[in-house]
Amino acid sequence: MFESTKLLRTHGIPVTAQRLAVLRAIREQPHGTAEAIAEEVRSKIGSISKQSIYNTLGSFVEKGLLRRIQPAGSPALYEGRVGDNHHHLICRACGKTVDVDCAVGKKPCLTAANDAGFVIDEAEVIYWGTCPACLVTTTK
Amino acid sequence: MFESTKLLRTHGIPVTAQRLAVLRAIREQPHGTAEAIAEEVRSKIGSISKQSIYNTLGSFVEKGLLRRIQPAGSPALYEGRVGDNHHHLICRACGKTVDVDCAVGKKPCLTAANDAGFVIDEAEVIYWGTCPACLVTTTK
DNA sequence: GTCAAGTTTTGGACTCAGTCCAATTTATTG
DNA sequence: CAATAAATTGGACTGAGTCCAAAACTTGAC
Repeated sequence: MFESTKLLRTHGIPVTAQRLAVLRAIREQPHGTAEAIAEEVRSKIGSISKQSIYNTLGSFVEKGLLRRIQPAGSPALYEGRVGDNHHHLICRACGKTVDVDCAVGKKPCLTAANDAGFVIDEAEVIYWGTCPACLVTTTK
Repeated sequence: MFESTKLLRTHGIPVTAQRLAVLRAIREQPHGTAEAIAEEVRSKIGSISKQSIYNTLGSFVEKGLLRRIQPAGSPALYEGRVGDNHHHLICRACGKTVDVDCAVGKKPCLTAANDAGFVIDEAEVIYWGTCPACLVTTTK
């Protein structure tokens, strides 16, 4: 039995061709949009509906199999690296997205200077900048 | 002459009723959406087109008069507090948004653990959680 | 104060990402 | 293998924002 099948079963998720293909697509696209993942899936199993893509990605995010990030000015991105507290670095010019570990150790990000009585459950950090490739073209 | 008029002039922005009203609306709505600001403006000057709202807010952001934040699952919010490096704390349940100062002093947020050769110009931090009011209703 | 030139504002069409819904197909359990 | 519950499909729809051309303004020069 394939790893992916086992993964779904252990999470109590019925195994379908679409879900397996989405899992596979995520492995090839570390930070793909729903549309990009749909394309990847179609290249493997022929077709998948928009709705199934969103259903699948949504339930995977709920079960903790995937993480969804929603950067300003971009559709949501999905990534398979979960369970750690890493953040993202995004190029303003080309959208290239890379993972970065938390700057200040393990999980200190969760402490805001003044929490206004909120119970904080996540600190989302996005570093914006310019990637090496775009630096070259813009300074020319 | 009004403060707002002076502010626009010093930034070389032609003064129009719409722009003055947007400036005024921002003062009343510390974290408003484009739509909320449009409503506020309409209550003051009668009407404003969608396009003008976006033009105005967009150019104000460019000139540094306003800051735009784009939290996941919400339309963009605009705020008048600019020039400092503060972050935001957002309630997942009701969307309430409050300002928080940078947790780690002045501007250390700009240092990622490993920058992959990027030139970073901004660290955007959003703390997600539940506000006091929503805590009460959900734990009941 | 008036005029010309260049911006803004308008409103309507349009795009993009994502959601909603009913009908059909599929996976799982007994 | 049948019954049931769940997933998939496709098409309509929504919300946020952009694009465009025409009309209305601000501004700076006279």
